[in-house]
Amino acid sequence: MQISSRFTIAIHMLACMETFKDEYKVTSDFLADSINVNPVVIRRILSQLRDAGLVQVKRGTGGAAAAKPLKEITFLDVYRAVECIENNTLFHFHENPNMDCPVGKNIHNILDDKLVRVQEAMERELKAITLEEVMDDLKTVTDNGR
Amino acid sequence: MQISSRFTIAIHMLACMETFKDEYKVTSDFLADSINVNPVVIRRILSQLRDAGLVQVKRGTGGAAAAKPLKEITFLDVYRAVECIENNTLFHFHENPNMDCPVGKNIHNILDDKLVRVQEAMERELKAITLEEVMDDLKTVTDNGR
DNA sequence: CATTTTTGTAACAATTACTATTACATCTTT
DNA sequence: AAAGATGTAATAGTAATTGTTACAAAAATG
Repeated sequence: MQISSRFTIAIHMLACMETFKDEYKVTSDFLADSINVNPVVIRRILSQLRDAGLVQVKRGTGGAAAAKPLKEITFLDVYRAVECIENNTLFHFHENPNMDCPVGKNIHNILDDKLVRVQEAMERELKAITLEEVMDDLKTVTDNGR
Repeated sequence: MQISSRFTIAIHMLACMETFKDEYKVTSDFLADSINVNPVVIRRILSQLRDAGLVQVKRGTGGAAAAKPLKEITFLDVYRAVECIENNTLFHFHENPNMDCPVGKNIHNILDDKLVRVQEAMERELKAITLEEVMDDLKTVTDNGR
């Protein structure tokens, strides 16, 4: 199972907000046009980002913008904001192993710390990447011949 | 989205095969009883593990066993055997960004190598854990007062 | 060789998550 | 009051996961 596109959409949204913040009012329709998804999808993700304190959204007049400097927003922040993983565990465990079997009785405990290690490795890398990096790369490619 | 329970079930299966290989014939019904899922679920995963060269399954007479020493089977081997991730990419990308937008046009390329880094961090950790470690831990807990 | 046990797999259902879409109440400015 | 946005509920379609029944095919055994 893949991680849902909400994650890459959210990053795309933040990159758009930053890129166009001085030129346009960045509304959900504006974002929907760049990302090419339904505006309601944008608004749902916008709400999740707002609840996580990553963006500010203006009601009535409209428009969204990052709530803090992009170098302070990591991929992990975005991931946690939009990806609702049950119990915050990446791996789904089979629920009812047989407690009368020595393997079934102990497998959960034994695997747990190993799977946490894997999840932490992934989250450590997510945390090491900031939205600022994305903006830097974006500026590089848009400056050189588009 | 969580990684499916096929992964932890597969590890449980291999741990069972190794634990009981001398005492019992380890059939799909036997495994289903320890793991507490339907035998057909077991057989499906067994086929995937067989196709990946991780186990050998006897038809007719029945029984499954690891195809190589457990210290040579990593969590990554098992993960790849049972988890069918599209294009081998952990992150699902939104498909049709707007090519007329400077962000939409470049976001995919810019994100790709960053997301690969995350996936590699995860796979590196999966590769560092072997089934032998699971067996060692299992022996430790079953020796000391069960 | 027939029987028995087991694997391999198809078929179907139930559940869940994701994504798209319509509709509309609510908020804020003008 | 009107206009333009957001927030959110409701619904539908699709896909993946898991459970289950059913049965053909394989292999050992008497």
